[in-house]
Amino acid sequence: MAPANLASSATSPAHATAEAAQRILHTAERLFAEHGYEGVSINMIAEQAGVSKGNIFHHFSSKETLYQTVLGSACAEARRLLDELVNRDGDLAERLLHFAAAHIAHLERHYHLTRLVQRELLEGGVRRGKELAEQLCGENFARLVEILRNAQGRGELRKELDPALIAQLLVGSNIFFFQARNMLRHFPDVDFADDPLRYSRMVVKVILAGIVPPSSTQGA
Amino acid sequence: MAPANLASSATSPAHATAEAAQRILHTAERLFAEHGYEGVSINMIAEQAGVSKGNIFHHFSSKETLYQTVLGSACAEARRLLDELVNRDGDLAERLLHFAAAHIAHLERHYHLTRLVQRELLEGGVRRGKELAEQLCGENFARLVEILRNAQGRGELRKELDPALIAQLLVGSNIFFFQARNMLRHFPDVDFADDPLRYSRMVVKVILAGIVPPSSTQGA
DNA sequence: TTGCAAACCGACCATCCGGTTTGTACAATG
DNA sequence: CATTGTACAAACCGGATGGTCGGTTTGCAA
Repeated sequence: MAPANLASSATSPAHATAEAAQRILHTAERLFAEHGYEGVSINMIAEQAGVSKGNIFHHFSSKETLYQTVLGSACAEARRLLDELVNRDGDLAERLLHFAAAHIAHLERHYHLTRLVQRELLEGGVRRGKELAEQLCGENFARLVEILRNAQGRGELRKELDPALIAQLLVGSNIFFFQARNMLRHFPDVDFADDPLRYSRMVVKVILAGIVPPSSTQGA
Repeated sequence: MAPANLASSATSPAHATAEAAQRILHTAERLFAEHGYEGVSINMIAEQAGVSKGNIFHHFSSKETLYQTVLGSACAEARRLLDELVNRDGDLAERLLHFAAAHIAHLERHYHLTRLVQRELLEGGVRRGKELAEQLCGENFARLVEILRNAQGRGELRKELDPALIAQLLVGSNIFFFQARNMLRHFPDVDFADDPLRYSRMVVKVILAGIVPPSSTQGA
């Protein structure tokens, strides 16, 4: 109903046409993240985006195409945002603490995307977005592994540990935090459910004290 | 079509009537775990369970009720199976290694239930099963936290660490393993995707070496 | 044998699904 | 002015959905 005050104004009428498409994309991203592919109908998207159903099919050839577009644009944004995470210097402890903090902050800020990717991992089914997610995660995972391997070469990480496993532990503990967050809130023993940064820092500290060989400088 | 050779035999004819309901339940559990609530139709369940659609509504008043029943019975089974996990003695390292190994083995053996619970965590939505999952997880989580707290009292776990956080790290790393498993398989750096036990043992070792205070006996 | 309730089936219903078609408002182009 | 192309809405389509119903079979008790 409301004409939606997005980035376009009256100055560039050509862009105004794409505005509806943007609104559809944003609405679809939110709904798909919340209810999954099968749990969202075109009617639902049309209603909440304030456009007609036919208009959705005018901009996107099918529901599947719309979903792919959502996933693609979300992944593109994530890739952009994650680029800066890895380029840091300092010792291993500093770098990992920085990475984990930035990573978990990113997950929280873009929780629609986070949920979308988690869904793709779970389903793993016929929908092709799986490979998008794999590609997205794979890039950053490989970069993280490289950092760890380099650290291992410099003696900052125990020789007998698998860098990939440490990377999985780091990333996984962050991702799982958001998966379990709503549940953790109800557990009387848990008081970190509302402070992802603190959680992430503590996890890295735990991992670090195990990773850093006893001969090293014992950061924490 | 096949009359399904479940626990009931000709000795107790009264049970034979419930056999179809059991078959419906099992089929529904598998399908819901694989495709989610919205991704499964009553027709699909009826077809694969070898009963008529009407018969499903004869045994379960609605699709929602069927889903709830599936979740409830699955959780009951999980609770039964997890009971033995915690009652162990030995030092902290032994107990955690045992717990993590048994836990991840359990997750793999009952991956239908695992996926069902992961789904509930993700959706968190209107469906009530969320609280079932929370209750199920909560019990075992609390027991694990207690073990850690006791170990902390005996000086086996650093004083400044939050037992709940360690518990979350232990459980989460196992659960996340299965979530990321299919993706990890495609990562060239990863070679533990097909060996959950080895993965779990390595994770616990990493965590332990950080958990055990330097004054202690340095298990690994 | 009869009576009766539970188990079961298959046709049926209203509704909603993804997708298509039709028609209109409008801006740009000649 | 006529034409063309695009953005859009609304009515519409066949098919699938969750759910209902009437009727038939089955098993047990009187």
